[in-house]
Amino acid sequence: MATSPRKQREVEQREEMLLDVARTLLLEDGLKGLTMERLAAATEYSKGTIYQHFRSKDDVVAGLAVRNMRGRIRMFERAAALPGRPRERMTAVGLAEEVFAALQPEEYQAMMLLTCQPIQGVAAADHCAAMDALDAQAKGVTSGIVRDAVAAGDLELPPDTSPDGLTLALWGLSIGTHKLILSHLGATPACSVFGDLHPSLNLRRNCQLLLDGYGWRPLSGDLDYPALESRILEQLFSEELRRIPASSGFPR
Amino acid sequence: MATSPRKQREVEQREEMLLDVARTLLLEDGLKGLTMERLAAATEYSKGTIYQHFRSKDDVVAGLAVRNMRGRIRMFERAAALPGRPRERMTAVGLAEEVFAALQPEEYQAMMLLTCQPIQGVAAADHCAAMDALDAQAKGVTSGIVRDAVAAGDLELPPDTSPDGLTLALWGLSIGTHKLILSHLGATPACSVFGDLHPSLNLRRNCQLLLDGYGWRPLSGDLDYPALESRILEQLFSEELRRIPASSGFPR
DNA sequence: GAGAAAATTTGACGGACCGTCGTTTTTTGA
DNA sequence: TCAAAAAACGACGGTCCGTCAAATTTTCTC
Repeated sequence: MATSPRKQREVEQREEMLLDVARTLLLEDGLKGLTMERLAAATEYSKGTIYQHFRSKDDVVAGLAVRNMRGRIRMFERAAALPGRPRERMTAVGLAEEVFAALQPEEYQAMMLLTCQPIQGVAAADHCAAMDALDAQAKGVTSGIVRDAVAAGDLELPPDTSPDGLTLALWGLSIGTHKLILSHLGATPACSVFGDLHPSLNLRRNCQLLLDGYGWRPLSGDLDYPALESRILEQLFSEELRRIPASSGFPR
Repeated sequence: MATSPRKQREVEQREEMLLDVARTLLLEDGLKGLTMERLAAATEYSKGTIYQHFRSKDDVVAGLAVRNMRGRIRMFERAAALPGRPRERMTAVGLAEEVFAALQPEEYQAMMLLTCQPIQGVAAADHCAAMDALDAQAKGVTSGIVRDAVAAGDLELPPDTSPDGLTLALWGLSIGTHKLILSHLGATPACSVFGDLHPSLNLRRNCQLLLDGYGWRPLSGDLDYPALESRILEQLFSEELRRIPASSGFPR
């Protein structure tokens, strides 16, 4: 008795719905608020049924992370497709990450949590594999832009450097800064790491200066990057911008 | 009936011991392996007694994080005290973070987990306050070096930039890169983010290029920073270097 | 040094949750 | 229409967290 295509579709749809509900539970009460019992009650399915979709609670969260990463990839690809010189496209990718993080801070944070090993091995193997693949895909997009820059003559990489080294730099800077931003979002006013400086704007500048350090043309001195950033935000992500919660402290 | 100073000391000693054991439990089996029951059994105290030191399991982990951060601060201060030009001292601080992360990867990762809000509010207020204070202290060290650089004429900050902006840049880059390194430590050989490039060495170069972007003298072109880094590691952190586990993939 | 009062330690207990598995219900194909 | 397969259910065993009244130890007083 083979599973019919219709049945197949139904299962997929339900999995999607389960993740939707899991997401709201996660956002409402944090990781501890997401309970298999609650998920069952909220979806009006039984626990047993849910365990046919996910092999553990961690696996549910892994599923959320995968879906989240898919969304990020789409924004990355949209940014990378921007017409213009490679450094402009890379700027767009950086903004994509920024918008993405601001759009759903809790989920972004959850993703951060999940990419710490502990989950690996507890979650279903295919979810882990999916996360790895998506990571690789995202890396591919940025490293591709770096290669384009080299090909276009805008950038000469230091002798013992690969395009991935630059990708690592930009990712590291972005992820780290967002981690700092997020971990101090709800903190006390005497928030320790940033005084009155605006972390998002600082991140943008720091990325540009890092690229300057690599000598990636056009340098910040030769192009008004803040203006370019505003333009990209408006043209590429205007719809997303409208959905960013005010509490996130996103500029403008 | 006031608590005698001796009693006071005993309590502190025990807390230290409890944390030691909690640490090994955490390293052995991860967050889920750290159980109040197990901690009680391993320390030969009862659960009730342990709950007089920590108000929850999360608070135990927060205690570990605080202790960890204290260790980091000490290394930072040692690095900042290096005689030399500000940028050399900043390089030393960067290496301090790197050595520190390599020295105890699991704990570093746990600290990362903890600085995501969820813990706040569950852990004792004084532990949270302590973490904030230590964060601020670390920031003070690095921002102080930036200010020294400006005072020495080695660095002109862009008009609308504070020393904290540069601190944010370096921290973000370090933390983010280490997060990437750690989350792919035990990953499959087809590890997605880095191919064969060495993340630690890349981080060092990226930090230097970022500082070049800021125009912090002496620029990488004018000073052999890789050589300086080796020298610092040997002179300042030789003892720690010996204790770094081989599995961490630390260079040399 | 005896004994009362305070402080500390203990582990049994209530409650929440995870993941399983035998039972019941629904679906499928003849 | 009916039997076999698949899916859904939810009661159950087990683990762990955090509490609390009782037991034990320490401290203070006479």
